[in-house]
Amino acid sequence: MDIATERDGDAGTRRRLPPQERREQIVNEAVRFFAEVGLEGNTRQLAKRLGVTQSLLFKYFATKEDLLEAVYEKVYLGRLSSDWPDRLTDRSVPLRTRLLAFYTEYSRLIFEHDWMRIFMFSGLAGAALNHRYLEHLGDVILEPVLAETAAVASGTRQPSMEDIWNLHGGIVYIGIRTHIYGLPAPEHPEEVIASAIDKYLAYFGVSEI
Amino acid sequence: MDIATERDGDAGTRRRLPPQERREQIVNEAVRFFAEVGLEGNTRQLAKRLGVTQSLLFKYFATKEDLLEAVYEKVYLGRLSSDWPDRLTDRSVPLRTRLLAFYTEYSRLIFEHDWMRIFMFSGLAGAALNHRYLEHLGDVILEPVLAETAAVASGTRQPSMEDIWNLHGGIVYIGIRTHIYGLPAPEHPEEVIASAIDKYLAYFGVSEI
DNA sequence: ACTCTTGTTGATCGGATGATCTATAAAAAA
DNA sequence: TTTTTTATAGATCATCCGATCAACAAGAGT
Repeated sequence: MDIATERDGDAGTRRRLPPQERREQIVNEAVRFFAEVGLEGNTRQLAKRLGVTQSLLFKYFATKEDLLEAVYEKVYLGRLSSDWPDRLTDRSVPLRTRLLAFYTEYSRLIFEHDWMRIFMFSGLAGAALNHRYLEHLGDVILEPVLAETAAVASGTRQPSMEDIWNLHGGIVYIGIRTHIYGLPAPEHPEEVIASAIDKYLAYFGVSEI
Repeated sequence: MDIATERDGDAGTRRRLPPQERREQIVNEAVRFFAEVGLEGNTRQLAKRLGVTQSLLFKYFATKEDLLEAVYEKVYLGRLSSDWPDRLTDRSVPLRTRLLAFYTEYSRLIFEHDWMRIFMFSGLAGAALNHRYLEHLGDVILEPVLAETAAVASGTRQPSMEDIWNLHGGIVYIGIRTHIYGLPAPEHPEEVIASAIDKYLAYFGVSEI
């Protein structure tokens, strides 16, 4: 066999990293890797990207499933855990402003290649974290939006949860189009989002200052 | 209903089918199979579902990739090839009626477990057919909808392609929610769709009879 | 310099997977 | 019936994949 098979870059030197650092390095690359090739991507290829042997991965994660759990955690965490519930229900601010703030901020967080794809991959695989995320989203975002809209809705029409899902889906679909289907992204997502929100608010007769 | 799929059951009997019939049987089951487990599902498991040996699959399809192509074709074909462009541009009918007709019919076609999942799987895999489908959708559906809306839009606001994508995405997202994420389906999708269309039309000042 | 800890490698195992090949038997043709 | 055709089964190959393990070496402490 070939002895001096140098891999990309690292020139065969055996760099010894502190466990925590190495673990983080592995997870970071794993996120990118699995987002690209899918959750069935193999560990040898991932190890090659890291410039490390495949067996090393199993020193940090007992099984591939464990590694995927770490990937989920890394990707899912912090994406929905801020102060949005409070800000969304702060009635000293016009609802339009609140929605606009939330969705521009949220879209900046989720309209991202790795997140979008891992979310979709794990959703298709029926991952538990996926369901938990969506439940959480319903509780801390969509339900409040429904209540806030109902509070300021004029006219006969009252919003239902389906209307909120429609607003949400229409916006999220921008990310799906670009990162899952690989279609060109809109030039100004903020404007598209604003338009979606205005359409939504107008339909329920919300006209604020 | 579907008792035709007998798993492992009759191992002794060797049923000899006409090639065309057997091929169709394989593709049909392959659609269900790959929609469930993903495109990386293995041929042995599929063969077991069919009550057939794995080697038989390779008499009908030279490679697994060929089988997947057949699955794509089966799933994609006929889902967008009717007379919709004509009906969508028939100005003797109110635009609302046209949009309602299209999306209720279209949603009945695509809000289906196998289609939704295979479309998503193939999209993530970057399948060529997926891109072609979306391009075709843009040409024969979304573009006409944009033109038709622009024709009847009153007021200063004029629709852009992004607005059409937003309408479309909001509706398609219903199917994504239910079949990809496994969330409960809305009880009356037609009403949700109608609401989305009304919201869309109202925003561009379209008020017909 | 020397020892000790442990991060890292390389070789390997058991099983799974796509694909191939040959023998068999079911249906059609004679 | 007998013969012919070919759909199907069964065994097998080459490779890949997750996971294990003994041996090596980089860095810290002395």
